[in-house]
Amino acid sequence: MVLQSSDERDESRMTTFTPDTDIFCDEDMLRDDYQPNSITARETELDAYQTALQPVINGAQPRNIFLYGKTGVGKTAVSRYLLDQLQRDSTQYDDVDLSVVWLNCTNLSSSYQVAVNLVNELRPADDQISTTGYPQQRVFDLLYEELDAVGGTVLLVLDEIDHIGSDDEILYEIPRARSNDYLTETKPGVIGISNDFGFRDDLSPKVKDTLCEEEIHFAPYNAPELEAILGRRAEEALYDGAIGSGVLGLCAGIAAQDTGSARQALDLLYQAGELARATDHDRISETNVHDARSKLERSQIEHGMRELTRHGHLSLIAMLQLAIESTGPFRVRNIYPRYRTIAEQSNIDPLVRRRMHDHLADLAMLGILDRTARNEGRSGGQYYEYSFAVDLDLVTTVVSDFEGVSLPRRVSELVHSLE
DNA sequence: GATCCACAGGAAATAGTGGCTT
DNA sequence: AAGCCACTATTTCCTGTGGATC
Repeated sequence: MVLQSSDERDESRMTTFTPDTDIFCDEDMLRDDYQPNSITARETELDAYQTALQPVINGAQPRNIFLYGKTGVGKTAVSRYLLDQLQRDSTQYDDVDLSVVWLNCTNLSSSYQVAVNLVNELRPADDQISTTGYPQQRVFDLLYEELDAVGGTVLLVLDEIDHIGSDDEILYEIPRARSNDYLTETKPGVIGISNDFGFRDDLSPKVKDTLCEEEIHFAPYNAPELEAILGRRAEEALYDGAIGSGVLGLCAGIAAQDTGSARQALDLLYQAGELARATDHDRISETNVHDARSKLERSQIEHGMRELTRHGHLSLIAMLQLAIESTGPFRVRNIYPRYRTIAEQSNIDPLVRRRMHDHLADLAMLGILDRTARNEGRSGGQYYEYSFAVDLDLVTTVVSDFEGVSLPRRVSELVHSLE
């Protein structure tokens, strides 16, 4: 870590055309996929986790473990850290043969798909099976076959397992595969990682019994913990002196208040650093952090809008058109006809009102629209009112990139005026 | 207190896609 | 080629609801 005095640098800046500002020495350390080699502020969880994994070292049938906690509270990081350790330790014992299989279930909505992906995870890349077509039991059979071929103890880490929803068949099957004689060579263990506490209650009773032998809860980080984590990372990621006073505390404070997620805190610091660099400062200021925050919020919303389906886009444009013409809020009764018109002009078959309203509800859930329930009683009935929760200009900019839809006149006028 | 508005949103049926099996 | 299988997005049908009005 080399530190230039800021005076020296100011001088050099005056004499060169491209002033070189140094904020990051290794910015990768602030990315959320970076795997730290030590864990900060998760001692209790580590202890509990370690105890739960003890049977593996003893060569016994592993316990099933469930981790709960919001995103960015260290579930995955702790798991990686501990399982690496465990694998290293297990090589010391001849009779312990440990394999770990990771599967992120983010885009998997059923047990069937989890099973298929596990099989593919275990198979070589040139011998994958397709994600549809087989009967369910067939896929389970394939899975047992692959598992048994591995032998020893196999820990299946199912990250984001709550995405499979209520279809928890596979969580029931795997733990008992051995007692049902589907497996003879392999002792399987399931480690489920979930963002959603509610997932536990949605599990069918038979799964609860077997799977929830060990439950470890990860609480959101509080501000001091986040600051400790940031401090440790920043030490290596940023140059000394690149952090203005109060910056770490501010990042930690914002993140603690909002989500309690280390990821958010790290993102904030990283973005703030980028902003400082972009404005040729060699020190991150609190203003940078505040700006980073709104920038992150914007880009998250923007991403949400871009990822919508075609009809989501059409619904968004319909809302935008109304919002340009008059001040809201608007109800489905107003939005739907606009939506129909825009769809027809774009040569897309419009959806029925019922379905289109689902898309509006999606928009509200993503934080793009605000939704308020209204009830006007006998004469008016009850309905929802929608209005934009975000800047119209931002929406307009994003909307102008949509392909295959023709924008209403007022909307495209606004697009041009922004350019 | 009964009525009734205007809609929300659940549930089941249907369409359509991609892929396996025989 | 015909019959399955899983899955997603949608349509169709319908029941439920809170509160102003009768």
